Amino acid sequence: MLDVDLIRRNPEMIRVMLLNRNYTEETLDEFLRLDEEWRRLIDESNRLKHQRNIASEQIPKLKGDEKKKVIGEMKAVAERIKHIDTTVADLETKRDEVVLNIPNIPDDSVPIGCDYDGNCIVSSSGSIREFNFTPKKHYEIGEDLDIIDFQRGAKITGSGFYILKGDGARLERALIQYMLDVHHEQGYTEIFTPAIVNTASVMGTGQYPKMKDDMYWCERDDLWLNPTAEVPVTNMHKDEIFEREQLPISYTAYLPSFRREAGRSADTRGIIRVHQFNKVELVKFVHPSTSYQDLETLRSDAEAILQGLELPYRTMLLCTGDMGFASAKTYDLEAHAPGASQWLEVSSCSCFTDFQARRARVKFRPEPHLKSEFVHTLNGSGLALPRTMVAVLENYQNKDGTITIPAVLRPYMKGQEIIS
RNA sequence: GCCGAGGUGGCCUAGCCCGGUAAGGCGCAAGCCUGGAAAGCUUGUGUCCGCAAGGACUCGUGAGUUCAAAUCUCACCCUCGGCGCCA
Repeated sequence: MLDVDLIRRNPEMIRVMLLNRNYTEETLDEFLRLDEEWRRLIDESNRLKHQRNIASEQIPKLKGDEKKKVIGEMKAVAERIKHIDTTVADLETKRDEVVLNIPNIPDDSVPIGCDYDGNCIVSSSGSIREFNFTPKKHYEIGEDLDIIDFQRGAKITGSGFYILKGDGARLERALIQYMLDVHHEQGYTEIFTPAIVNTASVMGTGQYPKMKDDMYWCERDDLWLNPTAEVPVTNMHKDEIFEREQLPISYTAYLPSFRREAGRSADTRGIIRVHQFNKVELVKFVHPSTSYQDLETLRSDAEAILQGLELPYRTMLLCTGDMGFASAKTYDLEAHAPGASQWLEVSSCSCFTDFQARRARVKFRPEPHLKSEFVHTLNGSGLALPRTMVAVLENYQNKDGTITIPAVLRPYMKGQEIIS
């Protein structure tokens, strides 16, 4: 959520930002209108309450008719206050709803563009693997080796769910453990959180209300299946105030993520876009003065996994039109999958500035006596499992249909070198 | 799920029965004092409206009663203890 004061003072800057991000200006105008009316009424309400407070001090001292007279007057004032406050609350709800739908302001270093094509390649690493045979696609490999079962996944739950079996399941577990161990070495504290969260949490990180149709919701308990570990991990510190020396805080968490992918056509066969997937996440709470440096560190910490796995990848700086709602700057890491000859987004690393912190009220005290300020939050995948699995399977496939297990994963698979 | 106790400012605690608009302590900071420090004293310490003066709000959340609610009523949430159920 943006600072409402910032919107009031710089409406034209916000207008330009909305257009750069492919959002309409309507929300801004709606905000300005509601806010002005809200401020007018809150002021009137405050004046009446002041009047009432003065009378309340007097009443116990008064007697007889005079007392009755003042009480009578206050009765009318009380009714007026009640009436105005109802309108104020109503305006406030509407206004907050509008503000919650205004995206974060991109950093100056973010290129302006309207979609994927506007993104910039920042760097690339490794070279695309070439084969002396026709490489298979990951779902062909998965079925041929009997390590991924789509049919039975659909049977027990529905389409978009899959089962990992045998060495497939073991490879997944090895990847998770490898990632967590690397991040542990990089100084992240490992966290394991609930996978189901309340509305305040999805509001805190910005998925609610904008993305609510993309999340699974448990109606009876009004709880949500987390769409990313970013939600529980960031909201851990909701309504908290850190001391300056506690920052930065770095967490890594392994957790399944759930996405309804509402309205998307199932154009991707296999496990590239599924409803439930594992992900190792990186989350940081940092001082505002260092957040963009911290984004570079976060990104390289995520890249270390791809380097360790020796997968070719490239790093993209997203443009204004392609960035997520809450982000001020985002890098995507794309691993190359030679089977389908495509770049797969395996990680998205973002700096959210104070956007999430303001929603979730995560603050720090710059100096012991000074007023608390919002921290900056960052997060990135380190990495998303299914797509990493796709990249591993397609890059490490052999002519005979077997898979060579990446060297860094072998210790997690009892030294096994081949999946056959 | 049931019974009991509780939720008060950055932290700890009083007030609640009996309604009059949050007392005290700790921490932290500034000022006074001092050669310097400690102690002591004074002030400050959250959110919102306002250029400011000033004002409003804040006692887990929401509603209700009342001129007036931390205090009374109702519903809900969370924490702790006991019982029940359970991998």
